[in-house]
Amino acid sequence: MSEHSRATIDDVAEKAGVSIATVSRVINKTGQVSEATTTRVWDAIAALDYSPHAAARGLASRRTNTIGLILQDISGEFFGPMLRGIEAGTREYGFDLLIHCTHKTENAEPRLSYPLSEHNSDGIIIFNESLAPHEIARLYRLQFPVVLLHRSPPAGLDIPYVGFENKLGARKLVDYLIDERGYRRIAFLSGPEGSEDSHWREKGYRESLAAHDIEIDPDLVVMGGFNEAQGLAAVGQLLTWGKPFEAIFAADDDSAIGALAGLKEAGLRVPEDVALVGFDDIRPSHYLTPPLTTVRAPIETAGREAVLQLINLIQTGKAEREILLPTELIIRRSCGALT
Amino acid sequence: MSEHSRATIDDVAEKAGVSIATVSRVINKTGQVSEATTTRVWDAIAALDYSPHAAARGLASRRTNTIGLILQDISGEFFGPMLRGIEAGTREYGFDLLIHCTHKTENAEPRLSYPLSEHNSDGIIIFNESLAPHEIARLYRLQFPVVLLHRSPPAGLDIPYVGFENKLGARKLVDYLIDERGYRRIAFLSGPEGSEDSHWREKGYRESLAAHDIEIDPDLVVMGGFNEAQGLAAVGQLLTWGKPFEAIFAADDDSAIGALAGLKEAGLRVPEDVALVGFDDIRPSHYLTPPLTTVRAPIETAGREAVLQLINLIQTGKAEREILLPTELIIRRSCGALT
DNA sequence: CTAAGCTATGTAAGCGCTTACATTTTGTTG
DNA sequence: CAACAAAATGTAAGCGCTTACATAGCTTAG
Repeated sequence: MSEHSRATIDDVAEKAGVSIATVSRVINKTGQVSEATTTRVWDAIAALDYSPHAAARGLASRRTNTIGLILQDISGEFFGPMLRGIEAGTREYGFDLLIHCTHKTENAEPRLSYPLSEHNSDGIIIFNESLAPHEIARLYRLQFPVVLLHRSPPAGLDIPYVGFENKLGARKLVDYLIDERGYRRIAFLSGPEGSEDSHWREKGYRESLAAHDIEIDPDLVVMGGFNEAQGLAAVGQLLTWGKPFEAIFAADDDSAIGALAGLKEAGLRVPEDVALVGFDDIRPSHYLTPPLTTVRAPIETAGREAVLQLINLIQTGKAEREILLPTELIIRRSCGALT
Repeated sequence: MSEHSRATIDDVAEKAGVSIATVSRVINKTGQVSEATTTRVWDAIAALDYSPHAAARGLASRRTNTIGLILQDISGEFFGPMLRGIEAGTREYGFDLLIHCTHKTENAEPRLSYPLSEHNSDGIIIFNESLAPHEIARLYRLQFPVVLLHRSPPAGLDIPYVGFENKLGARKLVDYLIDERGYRRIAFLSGPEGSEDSHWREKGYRESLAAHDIEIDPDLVVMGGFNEAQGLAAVGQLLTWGKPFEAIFAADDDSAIGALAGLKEAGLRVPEDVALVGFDDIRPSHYLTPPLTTVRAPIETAGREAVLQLINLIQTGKAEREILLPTELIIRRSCGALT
């Protein structure tokens, strides 16, 4: 941490022979400054390797030009595309992006964990369950701009959110399985406890079964955990219970990949013995043997949309209350289709 | 941007009946404060929903507790694991992470693009070619803590960097292709112009051929661009030129995936007609048909290591000059192995 | 009982900017 | 060329914190 007096605005002002106000005007292009002065200031800036102190600007102007993103965990295939979308949005509007991962470590301090507070940023995007409801409520009370991504607002809070048409996507997928492929005993591999995405996908699954007069067998609904390992384990569990099933609908592709491994391990062929479908259409799904039938979720678009809404909120105070992005059925061989 | 006087430290001080210095002491646990007072202060903080203003703290304490990451682009399979590693490191040491994507848009302003400056963070990690050498030099001049990730320092600058043993990994891979599988005419799909990773992998390739007295055919070295589309195009080019080749070494798995598609399209079987290998071992590689032989690069570890070095640099002023992480040969079917 | 030594707290000077307001130049017009 | 508007620049008051330094109480030893 060797400090050596980085140049400040005062140094620049002195070198250019003007006041700091003028330097500020030149840098921010606010107010009018003669051309000659402008040039002198830029020259001084270059000569001194000057760069404004972000914290000082933020303090003085109460704007940070930064958007915060809160998430709990960087993992899975989901993350990359999502961040790409978010970054694209922030870049487009000239904002910076500050990412904060909330720790799973349980609270030690009385309070004030200020994860990424209402001061570091002009607004924040909250992904999933990364922030406790009471913290969200707090930001809401402060009237701080917030957009939720892939989670709906806690009861009573009128906060915009962006997500997928999960229920409809799942519904179409299971309808297809029943109507076109003729399966009736379809297992469901749920996501982790509390996941909204999983919740709605399961709802779509149940609705479809109900609409086809198929009774739901609770033993066919097991935890897939949105990850490969648990997806694999889930198949083991299904097999152990011995209830017959013709198809598996994994609530996300990661658990579907695990399930595929589990089925192969058990000597079952996909789709001849058991059909398999997932949700999300992450990259590997296309390359599996057999390629995975799934529902494409516009992950990147959702991220971008969240940013757009947030920036609207910051700049105009208004945003769409709810944006649910449509999904698309992707039919591949794993469900028994010829393709 | 509805403002409504968020609580400041003054409000807390008043409510708790103490001075702001005491509040500061309580929050930062610096200096001694009686238990009774501490409690009153925390209560006031809770009652007011107070959260300290990061910019103000930063200004006053000249510490940001934030590590910056500069990259040019969020894309590919590479990005997720890398960020995971970086995040793990920053979290472990209690730092925040600020990500800045440099724009590809060419310079418009005289200077002072202050991308992520020496003020927003206590130190930064520069990925790849995301920052121009003269900007790196500038930070170096300022003695600002910097660690380079997957790029070596510009000439003359003594900046720590973290990368892979690219040359050795490529060398072992090509040696294996020649010694164990008996191929001699091996094509190389390079990465984009200026990529150091690609540069060293190509070097390893050339060394291996030279060591086996195999002449290098310039027509067998084509641009794979580190992405699927260009990988596919590269195969087309190879085929058009008509020079025979028994194997393709793609400088990364993404281009290998493209190459695989290209070969299939041309009616060539892998590995029977042409063997194929990649580099990185990204997730889909395992699921390809046939599974891809490749070199596993510890992407996540590299990210984490970069953070550790940076924090060392920040806290002690010292860090390893160069860390090259070892790679591991992953043999799968695409190279003609039985597995 | 007093000086020394803690502990607990307060005072106030910035940190490096932005910005409202004041002041000085320069240009325009009748 | 006086009179006034517009342009160019300067002055200074904070923004919300941290932190050296100063100041009160209390102990405790002498």
